[in-house]
Amino acid sequence: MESRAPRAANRSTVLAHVLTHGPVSRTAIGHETDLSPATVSRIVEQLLDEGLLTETDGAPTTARGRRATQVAIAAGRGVVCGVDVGGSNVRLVVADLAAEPLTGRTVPTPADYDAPRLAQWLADLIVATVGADRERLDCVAVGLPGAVRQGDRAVSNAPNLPQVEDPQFLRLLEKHLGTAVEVDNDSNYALLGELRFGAARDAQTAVMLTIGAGLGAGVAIDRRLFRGRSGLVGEFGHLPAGPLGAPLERIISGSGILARARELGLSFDNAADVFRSADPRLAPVRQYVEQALLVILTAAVVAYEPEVIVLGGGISHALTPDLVRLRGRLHEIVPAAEATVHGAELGDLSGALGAVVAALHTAYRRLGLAEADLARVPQPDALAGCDLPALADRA
Amino acid sequence: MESRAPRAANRSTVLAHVLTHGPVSRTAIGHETDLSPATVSRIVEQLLDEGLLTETDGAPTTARGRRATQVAIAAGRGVVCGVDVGGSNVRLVVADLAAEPLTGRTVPTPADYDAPRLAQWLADLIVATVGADRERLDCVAVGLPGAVRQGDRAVSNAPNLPQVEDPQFLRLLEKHLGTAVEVDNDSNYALLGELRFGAARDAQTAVMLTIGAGLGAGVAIDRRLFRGRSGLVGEFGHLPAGPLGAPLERIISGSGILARARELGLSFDNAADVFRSADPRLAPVRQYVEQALLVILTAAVVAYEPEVIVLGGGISHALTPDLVRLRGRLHEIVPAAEATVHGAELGDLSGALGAVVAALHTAYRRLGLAEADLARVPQPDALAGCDLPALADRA
DNA sequence: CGATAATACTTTCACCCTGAACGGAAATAG
DNA sequence: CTATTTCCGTTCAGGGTGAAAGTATTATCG
Repeated sequence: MESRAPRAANRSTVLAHVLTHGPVSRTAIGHETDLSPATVSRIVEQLLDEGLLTETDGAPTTARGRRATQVAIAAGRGVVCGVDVGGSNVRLVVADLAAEPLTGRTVPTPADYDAPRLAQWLADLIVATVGADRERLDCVAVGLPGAVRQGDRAVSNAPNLPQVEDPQFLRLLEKHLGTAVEVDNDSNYALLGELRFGAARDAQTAVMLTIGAGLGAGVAIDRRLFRGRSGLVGEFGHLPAGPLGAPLERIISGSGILARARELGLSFDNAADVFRSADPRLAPVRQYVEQALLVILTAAVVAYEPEVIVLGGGISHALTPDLVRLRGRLHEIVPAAEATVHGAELGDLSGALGAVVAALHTAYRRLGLAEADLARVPQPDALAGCDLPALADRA
Repeated sequence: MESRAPRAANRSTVLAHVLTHGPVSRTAIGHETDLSPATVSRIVEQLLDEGLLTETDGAPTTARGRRATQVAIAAGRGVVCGVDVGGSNVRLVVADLAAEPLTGRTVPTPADYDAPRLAQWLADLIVATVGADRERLDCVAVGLPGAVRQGDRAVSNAPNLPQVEDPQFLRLLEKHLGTAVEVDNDSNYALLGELRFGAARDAQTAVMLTIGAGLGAGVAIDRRLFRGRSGLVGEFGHLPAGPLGAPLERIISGSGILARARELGLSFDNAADVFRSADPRLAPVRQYVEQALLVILTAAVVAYEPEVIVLGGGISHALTPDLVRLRGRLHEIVPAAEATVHGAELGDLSGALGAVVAALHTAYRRLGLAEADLARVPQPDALAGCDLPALADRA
């Protein structure tokens, strides 16, 4: 360990504290991080010099005595962009370094474009959305509807948007943007969003299941994403527990549900409608799906003992009325389970907001934040005063 | 971060290096840990003063120049005892601080004893096995055939030896021994053993499944045990994927297999015999078990993306001939899986040796080893020159 | 057998970082 | 205007580290 290590560690501690606790005085930082005032002062001075922090004199005169000068992250110093590329919609959110969303945008995915064209289109869209902040753009994170291997960023298992499996897509996207891009599974990002700002805000360990055209999953252990090497983690849809050893994903995904309804002579455009319909003939379908879902929930519970399981994706809305019963049955199967099953709080924006978090993490890492401190930033209430529906507006 | 932090960290680094790399010279330590020779010298001197290390002059004259003086852990400074309490046998292994086994013992479990009597019996057995080393006894770790919650050490789910669920058992055991005792699930310890010395020696992430009277599981991520709060992690036997939503454990455990054979009018004493028997009428039973096992293996693969899955427990021997086919079918189900399925290399001693590892970790922690360094100790080849069958001898 | 070279370890020293103590600055109370 | 309180910057001793110089030990060579 070099002599410079403690300095870097303390720097990271201070920076993380400012990022999580918003504007805060030097004294308060010292008090809450067990660092001596001298150390805090030195480090804050250095961070101010570097332009990472700014002094804000908004001190709400608590007691008598000298007024504390607060410091906060220099939010405008950079922006990040989180992108959620789905089979039907692309959602973008641009946020500053304080995780405050600046703009958002939702655009239908041009699913018929080939890989190069899609890359060009997406790059243009990102540039247009970031707008004048482009030169301050620190990082872009893109969630894709498929498995992403973190080693070589190979994308697989993306039946809903196969173009993104083409290695060209990422290469061209980065080329057009002129920046490196973070990539991950959209479910992982959705979990990251819910973990920071949504239903898993207070959970150490959480699982996200996105039930849409396919079945996706993300897992966080000790507030950090747990990705395997192949992006396979949590994909319990592969379990050969259906009839004749069929994978569960075939039962529980949108296409599976539609196929099952069609067997009964009922045709729907949208899998969620199968749940909304009151037709009694559909009861066995629903029951069938519910049993498969229970297997998957049980798998998630015994695999990770999560505190929260978040259900997201198109079909999850339709499942809301069944949540109570699901919880009950899950508890019957695994009485020791402490997991609660919730719907996604951020709705369709989980993915884009999670991508923002991932992008912020990269930006923060570049600013010198230690890996261990990343698990606590950005501050969970950054979205508090923020109009989420407005962000999702189609512009 | 206090000023003393780097010292402690470097101390831990040096100690860990000596523990993993056996007798080694100061220069080599410095070279391999990126610490300066001065720092290594200072720390080694301190460790020698404390009696934690000893100088061994066994330098095999490599080149000309001053002969390197090697240092090694003062192995005889303490001993630890690992105990694996099973439904039918209790296995003990006593080892020194260098993880060198000193004695071992296997004794039938007096399953009819009540909790207080069992505690007394076990304490006596441990004391008798440790013998003269008793005053140097650093730590005892006991693996139990049930779920152990790490918070309050509550034991549950131990149908094969229900006495151990009684809180008295642990309390009295510690009282009779006069030492605190580490407790955990026997599958967790078995995994720890295989992870250090056995089939998962080179794996970062591994899963252990013990198939015996019940179905147990242990999970390691990044070479560290992953335990939930309730000891539920990896227990995919709960999956309601059997007929009519029955839990898989009912199919795959010893009692389940016997019951299934009995339905066919065939009676066995031992579930493993069902697999050994050539009776063609048993084919459906085997197939049925294999399908359930496949679901569990798939769950383990997609849950953790392990590099290795180790099968242990009484029935696993009987499955050895099927391993190749199992691997093939698993690969069909999850092509991206990189997991290989292996039998336990340490055989019935996995659990006791894993308990030794757990006890050593506690001992090392007391010596000042940082949590991160624990994942690399003790040295994996500590058992190399060791006669395992002799350790398992009934004495 | 002594000189030399090579290697292992130790000592010295300059430097970095921290916490404790002190002192200046700013705001309120009287 | 002075006293008091609180916040913040500065000084200083202490502990810790790496680079470099110094010492010890061994093999090789003339």
